[in-house]
Amino acid sequence: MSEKQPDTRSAILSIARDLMRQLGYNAFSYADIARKLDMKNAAIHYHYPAKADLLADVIETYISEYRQLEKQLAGSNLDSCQKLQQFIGKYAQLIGQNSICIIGSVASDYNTLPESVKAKVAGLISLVTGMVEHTLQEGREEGVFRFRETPRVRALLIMTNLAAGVQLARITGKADFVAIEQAIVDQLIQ
Amino acid sequence: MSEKQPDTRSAILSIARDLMRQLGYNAFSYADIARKLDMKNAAIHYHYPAKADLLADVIETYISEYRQLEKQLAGSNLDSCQKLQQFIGKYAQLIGQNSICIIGSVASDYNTLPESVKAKVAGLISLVTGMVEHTLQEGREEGVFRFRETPRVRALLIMTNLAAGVQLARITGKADFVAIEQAIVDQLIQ
DNA sequence: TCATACACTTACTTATCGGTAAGTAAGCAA
DNA sequence: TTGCTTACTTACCGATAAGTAAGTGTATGA
Repeated sequence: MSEKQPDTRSAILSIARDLMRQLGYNAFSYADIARKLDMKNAAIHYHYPAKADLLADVIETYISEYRQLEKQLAGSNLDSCQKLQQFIGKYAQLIGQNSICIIGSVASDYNTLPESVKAKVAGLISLVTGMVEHTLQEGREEGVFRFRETPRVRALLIMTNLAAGVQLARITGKADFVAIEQAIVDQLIQ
Repeated sequence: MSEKQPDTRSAILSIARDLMRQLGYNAFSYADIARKLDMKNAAIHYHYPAKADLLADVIETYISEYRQLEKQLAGSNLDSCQKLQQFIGKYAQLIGQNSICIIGSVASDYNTLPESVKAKVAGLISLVTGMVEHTLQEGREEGVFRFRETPRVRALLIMTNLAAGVQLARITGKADFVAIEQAIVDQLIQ
């Protein structure tokens, strides 16, 4: 399967990210990661001494990726609707991977997360909420979007549609998520 | 399924239900339940031989409770909006309890649930979705509700708002859930 | 009164968890 | 060549997980 890994640490991180979305924080172990890399348990501890450290890196990586996306979108000539659809597309990708989004994963496990990462989780959520909120406000000013709520509340509505949408889709099927996706955009551009 | 056992069995069930919503399936143990009842681990196994049996009973109990609510609402003289608000109210209760809804709990843990209960989970979700869908359709026919989507899609939108709404509210605070709650109704009766 | 069924406890098993200590082969820098 | 670092392995730790077998006290009904 996997040959010699040039960078074990990033391989661990990538596997941890997948496991977080497929199983959740409490349902994967260092042994799962070690097995996939054909290494020993302790090798994972070498790179991430505690499981909380690994989770922290997963969250921080998402934060920096979203910040990067934010800048990328800001520097693009996409209209607000296209920006939103780019965001929605990230969720649509999860469907085929038997995965939920990282926010839904950490939010549902929140009570059992190490205290040291809870603040980072809140930071990630506030970052993403802010991005959606900003895109909505921008779209409204451009006349592309129309909605009654404040941008923030509308952002919450959309994010909850997406986060729980991928959760439900694992059980009831992809079609439900597609319908949700469609409805989100239709409501905005009505 | 449930025999006439005195209190212990139903006490176990009640605690399991709370733990499912507060921590999720993978993050609570028989020891947690035993501790709360001041009993030994094995006493829980006496009533529920395997953890899957306990989860199955939790799900089945929710199914029968929702069926009961369905009948109760059908036999009432509440209008559709009041019926919906009764449903929303069940979610609002969770906020003060540091809990998420059972559907969000099992949906996010779905990949790690025992195979034997996955079908029951799907049944619960389809039951609840059907109830919301029916209330929406009824409300539209009565002229109380107005919406563009099919009742099923609108039901999915509302359920995802609520399920992920309580998940987020544990992190960002109660106010966000209240805003979501308000927006759901406002959108329908606009 | 006696058997028996119930609701536990005691005492265990096996497996896995996150985590640590010590050792080692390979590479690199002086 | 020596000394140090990196990236692991081997071998373990105590704790906890789900689960089981066997025994115990108590209430009940024949």
